Amino acid sequence: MIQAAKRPPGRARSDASRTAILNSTLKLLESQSLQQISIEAIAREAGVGKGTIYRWWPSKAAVVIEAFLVNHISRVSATKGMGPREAVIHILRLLIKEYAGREGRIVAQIIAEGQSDPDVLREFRERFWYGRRAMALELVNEARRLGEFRDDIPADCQLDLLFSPIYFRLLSGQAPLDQEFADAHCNAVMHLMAPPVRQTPTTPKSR
Amino acid sequence: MIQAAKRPPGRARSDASRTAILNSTLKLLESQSLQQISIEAIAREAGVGKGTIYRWWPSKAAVVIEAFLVNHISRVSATKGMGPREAVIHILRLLIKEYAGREGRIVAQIIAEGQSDPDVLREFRERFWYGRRAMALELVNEARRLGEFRDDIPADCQLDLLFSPIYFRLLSGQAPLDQEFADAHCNAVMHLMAPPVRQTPTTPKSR
Amino acid sequence: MIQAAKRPPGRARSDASRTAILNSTLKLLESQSLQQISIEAIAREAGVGKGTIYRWWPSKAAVVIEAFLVNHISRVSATKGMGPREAVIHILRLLIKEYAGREGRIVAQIIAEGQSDPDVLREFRERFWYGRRAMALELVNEARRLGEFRDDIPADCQLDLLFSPIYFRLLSGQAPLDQEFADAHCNAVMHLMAPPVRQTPTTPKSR
Amino acid sequence: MIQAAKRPPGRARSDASRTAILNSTLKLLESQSLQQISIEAIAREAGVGKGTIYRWWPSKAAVVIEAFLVNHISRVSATKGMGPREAVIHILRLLIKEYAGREGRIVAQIIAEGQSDPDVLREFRERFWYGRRAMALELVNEARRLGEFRDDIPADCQLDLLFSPIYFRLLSGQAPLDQEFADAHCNAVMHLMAPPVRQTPTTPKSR
DNA sequence: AGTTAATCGAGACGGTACGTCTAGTCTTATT
DNA sequence: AATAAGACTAGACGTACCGTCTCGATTAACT
Repeated sequence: MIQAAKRPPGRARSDASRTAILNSTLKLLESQSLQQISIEAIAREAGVGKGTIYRWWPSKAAVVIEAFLVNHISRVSATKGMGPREAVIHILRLLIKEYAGREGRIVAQIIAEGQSDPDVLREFRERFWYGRRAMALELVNEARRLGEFRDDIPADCQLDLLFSPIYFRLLSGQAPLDQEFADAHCNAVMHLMAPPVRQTPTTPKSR
Repeated sequence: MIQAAKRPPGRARSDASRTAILNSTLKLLESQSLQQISIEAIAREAGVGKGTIYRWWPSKAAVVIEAFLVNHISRVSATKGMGPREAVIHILRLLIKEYAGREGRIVAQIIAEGQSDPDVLREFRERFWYGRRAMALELVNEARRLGEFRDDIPADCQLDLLFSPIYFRLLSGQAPLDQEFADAHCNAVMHLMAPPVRQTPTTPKSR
Repeated sequence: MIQAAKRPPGRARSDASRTAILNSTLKLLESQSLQQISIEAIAREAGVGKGTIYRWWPSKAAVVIEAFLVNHISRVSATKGMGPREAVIHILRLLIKEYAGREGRIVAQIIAEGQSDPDVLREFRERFWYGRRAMALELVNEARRLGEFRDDIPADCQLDLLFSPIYFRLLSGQAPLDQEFADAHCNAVMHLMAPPVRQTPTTPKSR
Repeated sequence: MIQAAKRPPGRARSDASRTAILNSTLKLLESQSLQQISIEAIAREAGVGKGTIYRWWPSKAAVVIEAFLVNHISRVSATKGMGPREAVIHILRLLIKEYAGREGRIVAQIIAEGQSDPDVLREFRERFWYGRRAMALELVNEARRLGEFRDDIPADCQLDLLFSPIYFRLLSGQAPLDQEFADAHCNAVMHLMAPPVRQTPTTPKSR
């Protein structure tokens, strides 16, 4: 007979506390950077003992990652019915819009925190980027199969070129992640990703 | 006779202290992140009063920026004699190599710190990025004039596509800034930036 | 018919737990002060839930008092066959020897704890001192009746003088409770307690 | 030439803080025990950073000792003009009265704290008891020289017998340090310390 | 045999204080 | 004036316990 997972002894974890901590963290992030926030402040805001935070998360960044992911579920939304080219464009535009606001600030804070704590960066990669990247990669591969994207460069590089400029804007503060940027960037990558014109057999391509 | 600018009264600024502060900062950065470093630690290491640091720099990030720039002068090196296309490749490879080491860690720390202090980001842009970007932009424009780079997308976007993936690797920890990446990235952007083959009017484009 | 005390329903108190708690407490007291010991540590050491301690004792000092008394029963031993004077000496020497070791440390800890918790002091008086004092008082009174002790000062004061110096050494750390002290103290009080030399009936006692 | 003690560099210690800390400590001690008081509470009450307390005192007990001693100077008062016997009585009565109030509570707290921190006890002995004991010992010796106190027992023991009962009452809570006790105790020790009547039938004792 | 009720272990909970560290400011004597 | 030194208030760090609570599991007596 199949043994059901037994609950460990002792009082069960309080879901109310967990939720309060995550919510308070997001609330505090609206007005300050992750670095400025203290665990004490989170505990105070959530009406929770500090120990409860330390018991379940290794760092405040881990709390933020979880808070971010919880509020992020199923935002990626549907791209069905679109061709892969359109789907990629759709995703890029969505990401730019998303990163222009609160979510972008949070992602930036997490990456920043990750520069002095490798665990943070690793966890964020595993819990956020891996899935997204895999999904995007699939679209790119599909587009290559259909001849919508050129396939004379590795798909990996294509992915980097599609998404990196968005992260650079997010983090460098060079220029805003606005509509204008979305248009320019999408237009540019669509031109670039398009397969080069088929050469007539008579004109050999130079280089 | 022309009056030389009069030195203000009082003891002059100690250059020994300034140098000691900048050097100690770089030394500390070798073993810890900018966030972990405290101004007290810098003062201690430099044998300097805390007040001396606060008097001349607004934040530890500002110290790091200055320390970084001082040790960075004229590293960019020569590209003369190269065509703009080669020059761009050269610069990309150089940057990747540079960012793979200590310099990259420092740049990453500064960007991270900038996520919670806009002044830091602004100062880094103005004192580091603007000049480099202008130089790179010139090369790109030259390449476009010579037909080595396509000109159907804005030069700005081209710049972003050339450099952003490097920064993404630097900051995301997805993958290392190694030789393999340098090859792949340079190869990819060269393919992408090359002008599309001229269509002969008689051959209609497929798809 | 007389109704026997009815046991209330529900699971009976675990004597194994009670014993484990008392023993663990004594064990911990061997290496640290009562103040340093935490209830958590006692529970951990005894393999017992914290609640079980709180259910049966109001404070850790109460646990210590009980642990001390349990291990103390019938140590006072026999003085039968001795005259009251010898019995008093015997008791003093015994007490000094006892307080020189583990027992002394524990008594000192309890008194110390009692300085910030009157209940502790009260309980210790009632459960430990009252009985001992009554017994000692009886001996003193017997000694007075037999003319072995002077009776020109109250018996109470005599008791204080007999025992206080021992407690002062125990608590003040001025000097150790060693054999030398035992000899000196016993000798001194025997001299002092002895009735003053009988005056010849013709000379009326002055003062 | 005699070299004056050079002040070390840096900002001088703030006497205002020192005073505030000592006063706040005494104030807090009026309503709670030393054990209940936290260093945080002292700092809060004194409007002082915690570090300032830790910088100058090793423990809260050390603060209390200093606060106690500062407020204690020259309380011992004059016994000049009295014979040693009267002086001893005077001191005993004074001590009982003193220990019946706030001072007594503080001394008790310090002794209690000392049971788990030998340094505390040692410091209290050195800074408080040694001087007092030396002074009292001198009086006793003088009394012995003058024949007011018996000299058939060691002076040390006499001292113990004079003072220990006061400390026992202070710490045991057996009975209060009231006027009645003062009378009884002083009367008793005066009887006991008086030299025993000379038993040569021919020489009547002259006081 | 089933019900009821108090016990037990475990351990999570909101709090408080610990002793350390740093922030950024201020004071002091020196240069 | 600027400097090195270092004290100052303020407050966060991560840990340890406090005393309370909530669990599921035992353990007796009482139906």
